[in-house]
Amino acid sequence: MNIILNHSSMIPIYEQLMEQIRNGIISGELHPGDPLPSVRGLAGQLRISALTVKKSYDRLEQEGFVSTIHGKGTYVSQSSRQLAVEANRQAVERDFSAAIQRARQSGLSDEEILTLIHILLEE
Amino acid sequence: MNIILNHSSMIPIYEQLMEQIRNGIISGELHPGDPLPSVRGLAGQLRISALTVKKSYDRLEQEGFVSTIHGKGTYVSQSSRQLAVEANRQAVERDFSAAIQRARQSGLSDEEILTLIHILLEE
Amino acid sequence: MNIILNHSSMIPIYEQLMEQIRNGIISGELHPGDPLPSVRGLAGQLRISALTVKKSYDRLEQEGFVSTIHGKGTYVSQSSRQLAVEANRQAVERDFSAAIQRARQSGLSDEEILTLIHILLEE
Amino acid sequence: MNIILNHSSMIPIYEQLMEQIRNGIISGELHPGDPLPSVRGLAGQLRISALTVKKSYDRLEQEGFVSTIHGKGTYVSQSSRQLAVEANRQAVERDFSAAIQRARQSGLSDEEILTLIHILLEE
DNA sequence: GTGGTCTAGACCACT
DNA sequence: GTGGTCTAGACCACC
Repeated sequence: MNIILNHSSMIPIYEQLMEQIRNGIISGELHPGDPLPSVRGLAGQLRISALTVKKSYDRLEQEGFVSTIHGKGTYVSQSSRQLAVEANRQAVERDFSAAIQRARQSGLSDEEILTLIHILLEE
Repeated sequence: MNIILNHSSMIPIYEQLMEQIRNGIISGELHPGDPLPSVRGLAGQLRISALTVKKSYDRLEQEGFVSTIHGKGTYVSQSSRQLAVEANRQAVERDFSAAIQRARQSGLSDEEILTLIHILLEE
Repeated sequence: MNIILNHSSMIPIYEQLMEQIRNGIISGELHPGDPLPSVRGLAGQLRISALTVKKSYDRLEQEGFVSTIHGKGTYVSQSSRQLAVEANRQAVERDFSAAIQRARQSGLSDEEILTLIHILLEE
Repeated sequence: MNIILNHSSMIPIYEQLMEQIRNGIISGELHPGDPLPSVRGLAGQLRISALTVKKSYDRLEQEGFVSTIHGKGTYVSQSSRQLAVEANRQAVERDFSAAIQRARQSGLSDEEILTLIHILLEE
């Protein structure tokens, strides 16, 4: 599982990490039962604080994607794929919804929005 | 010019203010030469700190949308509309671009994306 | 006496006015005994507040360049030319002194400063 | 990096701070990648408000000299030196240009200006 | 009246 | 610990 972080992005590192793990689950790269890298190991590899990795794992656990066994490690949950797909669908929908709202507020018509989308999809 | 702020949003108040003033310029509600409300006046009306309004005006000035005359007030710049339209076009494009990238990373096809957009536009 | 104000300059209007009147005295355009325009007349002509013109005249009087006779008007003082020349010499010296200090702080040598001056003088 | 502030100067504290940091970059005392002092730390050391330091850092970031990473700190940008040298060249040139214009308006000849510069440089 | 700066302190998010 | 935002209020300069 290859993880790439953008330190200058406005998106917090712990969110970037969460999203890439979720995407790994959706794409099938991570299966239910698979172990996640150890907190310290991943922190060392990514050159970030272990607390940041821990924060991501904690949130993923709260959301039901993984579960942590004290003293052993963190593992992908059984129901994770279904959850991940659903979470992603909502995130994507929310993003587009916000973008559409902004576009309309600035005076773009639905037709113009569709034209823009087509152009962007073809790039 | 009617301004609505969302105090519980994660978007800073000064950015919400900036965007609504920019939109006012784009929509033609604010013309070059028009005075903006006084810092203290607007702060009182919106029930926020004068410093927050000032921060918005300062950034808008740095971006070239308005210019301030000490002791007189803040005014919409001559070149503001052109700048605002362009800035907005970029922001909207950036938003859609990011949303499309995220949708693809989570496995959606272009066709599925277009279907989603159509649904969201009709809501 | 032709006065030109720059409203977008960082230099206060009352200072711009003062300097141009002082320069008028130095150049011989204004002689001792000559009347200055009335406060209200000049304010109307320049489209600025009468209080701003009054502030300039007041300061010029404090500095000895003009004297005001209540109910009559403001007149160029007898000793004004000598004062104006001296004030200007100090202002110019202060400006150059500050510019030199800044240039040195940023690492320019005296030689480089002189080269720059020569270039600027020839433009 | 030794910073000296003049609280009675007409130049705002945040501008004095900005200029001294820029000069630190030019002189090579601050290198790309170097961390700036923390906002609160520097504020405490200089006995000024943290907001004032923050304002300086914000503007330096907008101008491209530094970049801030949330929760980590503020760092000197890669392209900072080039920017700083150029910004400074412009500032020095602007200062001298304004001083020369003023000197000429008050009747000094180019020769007299050069004599004055030589005297000031030797002080 | 206007904007320009500064303060002291609060609360939150990120590492 | 770090930066990010916001507040309430002060004092000053300019119009």
